[in-house]
Amino acid sequence: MACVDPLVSNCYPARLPMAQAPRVRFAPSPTGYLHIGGARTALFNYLYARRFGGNFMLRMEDTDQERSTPESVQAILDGLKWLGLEWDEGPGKEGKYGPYFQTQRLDTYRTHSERLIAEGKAFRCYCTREDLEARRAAAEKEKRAYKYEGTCRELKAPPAGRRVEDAVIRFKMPREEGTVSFNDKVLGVITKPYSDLDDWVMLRADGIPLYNFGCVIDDHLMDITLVSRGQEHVNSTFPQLMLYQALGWAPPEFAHLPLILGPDREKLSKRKHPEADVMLHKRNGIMPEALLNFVIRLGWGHGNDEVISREQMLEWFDFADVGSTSGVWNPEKLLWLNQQWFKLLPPATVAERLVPFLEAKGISARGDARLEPLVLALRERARTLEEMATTATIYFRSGVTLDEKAAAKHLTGDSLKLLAQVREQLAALPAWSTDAVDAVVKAVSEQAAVGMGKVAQPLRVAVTGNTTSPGIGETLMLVGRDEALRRIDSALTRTA
RNA sequence: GUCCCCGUCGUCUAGAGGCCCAGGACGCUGGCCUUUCAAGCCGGUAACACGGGUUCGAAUCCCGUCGGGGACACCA
Repeated sequence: MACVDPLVSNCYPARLPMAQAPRVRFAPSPTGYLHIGGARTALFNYLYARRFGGNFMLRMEDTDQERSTPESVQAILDGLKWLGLEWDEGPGKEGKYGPYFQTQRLDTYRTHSERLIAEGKAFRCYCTREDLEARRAAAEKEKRAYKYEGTCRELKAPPAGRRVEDAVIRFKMPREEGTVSFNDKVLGVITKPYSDLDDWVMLRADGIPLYNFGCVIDDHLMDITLVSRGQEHVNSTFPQLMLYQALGWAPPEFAHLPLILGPDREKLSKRKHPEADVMLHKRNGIMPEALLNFVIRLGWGHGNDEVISREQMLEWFDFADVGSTSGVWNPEKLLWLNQQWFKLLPPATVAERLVPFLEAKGISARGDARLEPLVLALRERARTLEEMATTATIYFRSGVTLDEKAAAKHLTGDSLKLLAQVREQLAALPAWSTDAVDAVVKAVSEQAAVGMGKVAQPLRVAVTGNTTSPGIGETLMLVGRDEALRRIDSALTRTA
């Protein structure tokens, strides 16, 4: 879409983009685990590309020498894969736009920066970090915003004692009056006067680009048609736009996504907010369907729809429906969604995902025929796989620990007599099934002329150790005949 | 401090001038169901930040105030 205000000059995109398949990218910096905000950015880009028949690319912005690590690259790749956000091009999927690691593209950056210097649109700056730091501190002291003064702007040769190799390269911001604008797909037209911008550093002395530079060069060379990233980047798009202009390149479209906030209303950060870690949720037993569902609702909506499948996301998503207000992380809703997905996914799928959680508790249940019925019984009362595994524990171990309070309430006097009767009829059952067990409970309570609870609760406590479990017939089925009878016997003898 | 963005129930949101004395969802809560716990179903609680305009009419448009967040690096 062209800028809505014809009076705004220098506004991008200057003309309607051609009808072409979108090329979008997710460009994280590998300085830690996959961040939940990054995951959402990846999701939006992924959905957009898929929905409109485009291409979703992954690029590693590993130019922070101090913090980038191979482990982080792997962590991000793993996180995206776990979420099912497969990229069409990028690490592991080489294409004609590679390499996809910025540190492997240094020659490209050098070439373009040299060209800009030759054209008088960039210059070498010999100021030392210490110098700059002191100037910045001074500005701060006087409570004014620091802007690079232009010290080396017109230098033709290095000053005494400095060498060309020591210089960083700065972008030469136009000195005349003017403004840059762009029409953001979610925010609308945003404008900034030149006077707010300064001669920013594009390239370090060692040839490693800074964000604003590497990003623009790559996005253009990789034919990116739309850049979607977090709102923390809106201010950096102005210097980037100036670069596109200096290079004579048409900028892509932009869509800046609302931020995800922590409980303290501040941007979700790795430092302060553990929930920012995508894989933490995996470890906690949240499923990717639920996490994606939760995260897409932060900033995007489709009428009153809450539980949304990937197919529906693919059918409905568009940046036009992305809101512009930041959203607060709501763990309760995530948990609710996870349970909704327990009930939507095939039991076999949930069972498969439950296995590792059981294994972590020393239970190897792979291939166990009770897994699916177990999921069916437990999905109504668990919100995470971890929680499900914890309650599933009693169906796999032999014997059970009786909860003191439960036993004191349900395993005494008359209750024990009823339990003995139940035990007898249970043992005589020709076939062990949910219905048969339920029938026994019903028969015993009718014979004794008491409510079913009088019979079911003691039995439940004897078999599970506690007062809560799925339906009594279901519970005994899951425990199994022999084990159930053993537990009842041990409850019976306990107080005898 | 400067610049940028934002401002509907506690939270996520629907809402593109009359359909809204504002709808849905999570949470909380009352009830039903019931052998327990859940789940489910029915009901309740609770919001257009404030002040000015524009208009026959504003949650929706404009201005201001206040509030929140973000950015101000040889991080990304």
